[in-house]
Amino acid sequence: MSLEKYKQKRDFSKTEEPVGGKGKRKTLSFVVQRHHATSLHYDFRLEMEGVLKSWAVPKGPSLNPADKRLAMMVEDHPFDYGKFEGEIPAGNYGAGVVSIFDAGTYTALDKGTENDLLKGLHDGSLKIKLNGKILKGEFALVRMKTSEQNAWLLIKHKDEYAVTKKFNIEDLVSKEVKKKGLDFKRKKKEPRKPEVEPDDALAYTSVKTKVKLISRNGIDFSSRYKPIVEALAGIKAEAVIDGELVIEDALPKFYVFDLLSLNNHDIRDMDLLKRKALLFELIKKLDHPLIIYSKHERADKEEEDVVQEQEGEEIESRKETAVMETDREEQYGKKIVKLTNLNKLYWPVEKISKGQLIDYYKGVSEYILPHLKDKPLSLNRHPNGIAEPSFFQKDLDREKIPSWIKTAPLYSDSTEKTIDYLVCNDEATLLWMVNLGCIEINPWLSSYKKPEVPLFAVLDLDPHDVDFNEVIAVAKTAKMLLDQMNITAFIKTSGSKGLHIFIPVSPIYDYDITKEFIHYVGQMVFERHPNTTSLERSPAKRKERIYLDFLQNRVGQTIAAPYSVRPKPGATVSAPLAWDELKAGLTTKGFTLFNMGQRLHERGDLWKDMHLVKNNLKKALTL
DNA sequence: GGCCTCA
DNA sequence: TGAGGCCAACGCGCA
DNA sequence: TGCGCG
Ligand SMILES: [Mn+2]
Ligand SMILES: [Mn+2]
Repeated sequence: MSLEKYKQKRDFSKTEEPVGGKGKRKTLSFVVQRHHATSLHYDFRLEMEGVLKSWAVPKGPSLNPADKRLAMMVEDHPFDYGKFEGEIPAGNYGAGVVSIFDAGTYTALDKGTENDLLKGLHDGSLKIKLNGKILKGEFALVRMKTSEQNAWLLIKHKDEYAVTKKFNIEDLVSKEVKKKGLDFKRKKKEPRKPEVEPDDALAYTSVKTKVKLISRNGIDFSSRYKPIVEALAGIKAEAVIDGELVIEDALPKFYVFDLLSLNNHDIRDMDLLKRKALLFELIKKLDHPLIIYSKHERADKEEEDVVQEQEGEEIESRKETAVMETDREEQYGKKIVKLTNLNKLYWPVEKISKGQLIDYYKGVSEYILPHLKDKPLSLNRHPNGIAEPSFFQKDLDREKIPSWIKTAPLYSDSTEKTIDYLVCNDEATLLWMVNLGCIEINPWLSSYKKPEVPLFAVLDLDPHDVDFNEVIAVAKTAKMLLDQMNITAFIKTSGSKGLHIFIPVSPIYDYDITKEFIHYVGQMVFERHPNTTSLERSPAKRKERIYLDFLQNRVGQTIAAPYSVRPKPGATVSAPLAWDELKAGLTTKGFTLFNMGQRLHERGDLWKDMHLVKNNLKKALTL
């Protein structure tokens, strides 16, 4: 390996890292640099052939032979890089702060020559003896037998320099060095804030959304205590942490003493000790100087707790976590569905778990599946529940999903590529997609076999701050008009705020026809409710009106399936209705994941005859 | 949620 | 190993 | 010529 890669990654007019430089012959040197970049790691470098063979060691080297430290081999660095310390400016490769942790000379074990070292490098096994200030004695670097070619392990041999105690390299780093790294990361963002009064606060962390810091009386401290918010962003879990904000040495600090929620599990009922054990784990993992775990309950003056192992608590807390992360497997013939994180709360307020969602879909699968048959699906995935952001997915990678999953390749003109849409024709697939975080099920209105031929025309009633009784009145008007045209239509709640009217049609139209038909029906409805409905697309022009959305009738558009749960408060369901249920008292909130089973039992499947009906729109228009 | 990439 | 990124996109009315 | 929309 030459230095080509090294030079290619850097712009030497912008970084002070060395361009080159050759090693001298006599002895070989090594250096370990602490590199506080996007993620803190240590770079382990050995001089060979006049350059520095380099490994990035995420957790840094250890003097404890029990530790196997992952070391990812990276490009060779010039010899002079071993002397480099300082800042790599933002925007450059490896931006952050570099400091030399240790340096010295090294030799190959068994009086090997440099050639032996090169052979060892090639063969994936290096045995060396370091002679540094901190790192002394024998080490082995062994290439892992994984598919990842660059993964090595750095292991201390047992010798007089080895330690048996837990070895944490960061304990050997001076405060000043650590601070420099943190300051660099912080610098770009925001200027220092003046000192403020200490205050109690709750911190809300999350996997994807911003950390929130709210005072006891509801004031948002997030901008006032930005460094704390940024520090807490390192907590890669949903958590509600109780603590106290103070200013010390002109630095804001957050002393934390209780954990109220973790991974969307409300744990306030849990033992205080267990909660504290979980909090301790969380804060230890975060390992941030501004966030300090406090053993005590609200104390006036907390003394900093040295991180110490409390074995009993450790085990306890792990057990607790294990209880919260249950997995299960379902088998349908040869199809095996892995269901994960079943106790995760998808509705944190209502405390409804992913497992309950999956159970609901199992219960209604025989009713929902006929409506999904052969329809391409757009996935709206909420892997962290309804309170966290979701993302959409259409294209599935056949390589990365079980082979029994059915997909339909459909060509997209706009992106000029083929998209493998999910098709859900059985319960196994339904549970598989729900497990991926699909709270709602969104099928097309046409089959993948004839994507341009809609099987339904849909009138979507979208109320914007309109009394639901008016929505009911509008739906009844639509029903009356459709009756006059001899059209058989079906109705359901959207599961959100509105109603969906579905008109199954003969498979002989294109979307322009169904769209224009619904547009026409919409216009007639509008004539009868000119003050409460609107056909305008611009939301500004339909304030406090019911939007008669006919534009849903287009290729690629989706609408929530009947019996689909919606990612909304209360775990509401899009519920098929009988037309005579359209009367005062009806609400969309009344149908939830909890009562649909009972309703199906009492009323049966109100949409079961949907596929027997094939309306003729042309005939209807002539009536 | 799961997979890939990068250090 | 561990963190971060990625995972959609129709076409039409309007400024 | 681009943005917003569901
Ligand atoms: Mn580095
Ligand atoms: Mn709607």
